[in-house]
Amino acid sequence: MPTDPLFDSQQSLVDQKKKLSYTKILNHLFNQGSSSIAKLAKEIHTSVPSITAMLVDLQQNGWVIEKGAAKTKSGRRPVFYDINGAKKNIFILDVNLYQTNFIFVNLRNEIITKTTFDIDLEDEHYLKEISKEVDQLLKVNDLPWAIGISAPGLVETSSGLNHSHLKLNKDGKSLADVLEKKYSIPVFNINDTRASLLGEHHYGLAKSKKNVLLVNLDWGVGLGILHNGTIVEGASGFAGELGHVQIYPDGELCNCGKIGCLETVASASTIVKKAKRGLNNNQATALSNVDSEITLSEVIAAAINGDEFSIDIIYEVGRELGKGLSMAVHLFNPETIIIDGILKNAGDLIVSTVKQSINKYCLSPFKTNLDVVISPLGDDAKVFGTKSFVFNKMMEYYVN
Amino acid sequence: MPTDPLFDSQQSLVDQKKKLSYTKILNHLFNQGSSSIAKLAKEIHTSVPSITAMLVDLQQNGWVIEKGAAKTKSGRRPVFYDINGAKKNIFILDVNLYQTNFIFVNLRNEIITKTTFDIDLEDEHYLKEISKEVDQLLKVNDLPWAIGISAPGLVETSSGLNHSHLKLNKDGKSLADVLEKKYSIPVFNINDTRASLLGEHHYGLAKSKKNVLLVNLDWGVGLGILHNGTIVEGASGFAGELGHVQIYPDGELCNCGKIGCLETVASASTIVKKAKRGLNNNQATALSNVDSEITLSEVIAAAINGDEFSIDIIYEVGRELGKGLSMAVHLFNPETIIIDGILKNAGDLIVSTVKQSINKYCLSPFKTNLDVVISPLGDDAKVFGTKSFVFNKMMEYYVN
DNA sequence: GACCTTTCTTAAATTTTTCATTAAAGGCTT
DNA sequence: AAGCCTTTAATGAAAAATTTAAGAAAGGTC
Repeated sequence: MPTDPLFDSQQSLVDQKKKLSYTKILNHLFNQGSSSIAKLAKEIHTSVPSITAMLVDLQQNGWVIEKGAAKTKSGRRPVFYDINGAKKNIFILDVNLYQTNFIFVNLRNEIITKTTFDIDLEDEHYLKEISKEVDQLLKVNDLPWAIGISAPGLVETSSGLNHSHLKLNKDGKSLADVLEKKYSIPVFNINDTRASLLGEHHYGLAKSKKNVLLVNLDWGVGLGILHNGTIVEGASGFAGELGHVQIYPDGELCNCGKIGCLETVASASTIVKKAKRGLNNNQATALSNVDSEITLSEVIAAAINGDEFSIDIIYEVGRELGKGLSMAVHLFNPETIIIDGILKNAGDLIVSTVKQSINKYCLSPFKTNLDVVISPLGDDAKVFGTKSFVFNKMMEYYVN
Repeated sequence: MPTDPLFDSQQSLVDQKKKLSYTKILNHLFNQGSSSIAKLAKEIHTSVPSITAMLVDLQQNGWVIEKGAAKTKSGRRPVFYDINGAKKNIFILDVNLYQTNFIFVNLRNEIITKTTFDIDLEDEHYLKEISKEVDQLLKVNDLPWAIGISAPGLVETSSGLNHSHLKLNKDGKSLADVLEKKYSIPVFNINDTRASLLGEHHYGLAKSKKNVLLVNLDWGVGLGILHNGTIVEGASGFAGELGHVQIYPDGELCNCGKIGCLETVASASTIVKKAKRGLNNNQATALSNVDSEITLSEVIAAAINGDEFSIDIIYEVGRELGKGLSMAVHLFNPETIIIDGILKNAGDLIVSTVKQSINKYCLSPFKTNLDVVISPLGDDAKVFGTKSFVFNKMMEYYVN
């Protein structure tokens, strides 16, 4: 759909190969940052004069900009080139349970505008309200290159349909389909947890790692899986559903209809539930001083301030999560586990407990080189991950 | 180590690219079978005259043979080319718990010789005995191109060390290291379950599938994972350890030291144990007629012949396995599950129960397009899979 | 300022693609 | 059944693109 003189050539073999080389250069600059002609030539397996010629093309078309000479130990200083961040904007719909964010971001992670819209994902008029807002924003801003939708739940790869949050679909069509048709801009779907993992992979803790798990510990439990540097999607796009793995054969009934799911013992909801139950039983806790109904952040804050009752609640959730994660560790053998989602605010209280639990439930070869860490990027990971996802899809789109 | 005039060229850019094209052609012929010049040109993204010239080289060096003209609907009939199966032999050590097989196989899955050697993997002199046999076989047969070792247990990718069966290592070095040094032939390790999955992927049920699980239901429980057409190895090579995932928090003690592992309720050992226990309790079963100690194959045979007691044992194992598998299904969202290992002999008795169990424990989007099937290739899958693995490693080796 | 190291440019050498032509096969028509 | 037409495959020479290799440019060090 989006035309670009550089990529809209005839389909001769030479043109095909040149397009492939262009995308290789752009991918390299996008993912590995700025580079010199000599370095690119080595990476792309192409001669220096060819790279030079292609960089001229890319510069003329505004894809690439010169960054001046870099310092080196000896010899002539190479001129560095970088992707032109301002060349394209990507419009991101960051869909959450209780609010949806609209973000315009450019190729170099610079956020142009961010609008927050409070709306419940289960709202009857969700799609209508969102469409209105998108309409408005696309009128005011420059037309984006592509649109990315990051949403929770089971998103089917082929159709884009969300199987968990049905209000995101309309008459058997996905929100992505609707937007794509309306604005003639490519739209891509990604599950929110996977987007965060991709963000961490490109800009955060998983930068040089190839086998990583990211747990999204929120009102539910999602898992993002990085295998050999690629995100695991599964046959239909549903991979990483850790929340409904059975942990207790005779546990509580989960709202999915099954029994003893991980979500029933390890999620934000569990924490609030347990805190309320304890207060009703008049347990000794700093939380008794709170007047209104107890919220998650209050429990976490109390725990961080040393309230034993709250700490115990978080410990228990950490233990259960660790137990669930140890299954994933046995199946994937990751080198790092990143903890993300609201509960990452509990910091080391949760990390140390998860570690302990993994040590208990995993066979020893699996835990010798295993790190458990808190996501450092926070919410940005999701936005930047979605952006990277969209960029890569657009590059595929160009070469095919 | 192994020299080949076609691949031992100088390292100019043109040579590098040519080597890459050679391996692309060979890979295509190896994996997708024979092909025509026109088809190869399309696949490899290279012009017809270039492919023609390269095929001449490959033929002169014995890598490729002409297969004559193929039938087509209309137009001139294309000449087909195929990989020359006889060009290279691969020597495979198929390591099992109670016997090790030595197999010479060529590139087209033709088995040249197969020697079976009865030895316990825990035997004190395992390595010495095996070395003697390998020595003998390598003297008698033509020197192979490469060696592949398929073995059960946790095999570390970087070192080749087997963490489950320590008799396979010697003074901190792996069997692969020892052989490689001694014979100056490249040696590659692969876990047995993954080898079977690779075999099924290339020649069996997973041929056109990209997301597949293969359970090796044997004395233990192994899992092979195919993600997007590639085998999941994990950070250290330990991925797919389904046997020691906890199924029952207050179950039996497993020999790994943990409690309620899947292996304690779903494996060949469980079946024998249950059969014996039932016989001691004088349950009504056709097995009472057996004089000697009950073996696995007798229980399976009795079940197939309709013995209710034996059927119930198998059903129970199938149910537990299905429960364990449903965790893997939630994490990977596969399109097919292949059942392999000794217990596949129970046929539909086990398949139908596993299916039932998955239906019970999995969320519905995960099971709508999910097949559960018995491995059709049997033991050959492992050998052919190891061979494919070795071939691909050797091709990587040539281009780098 | 001579010398070393690495980057970058230029023109010749080489390789690869393109395109026109020939080859081969099968079906249809008369 | 011979001849014509359509379709696809393969070849070879001209054209185009890419690499190679030599040297210029740029910076640093002794």
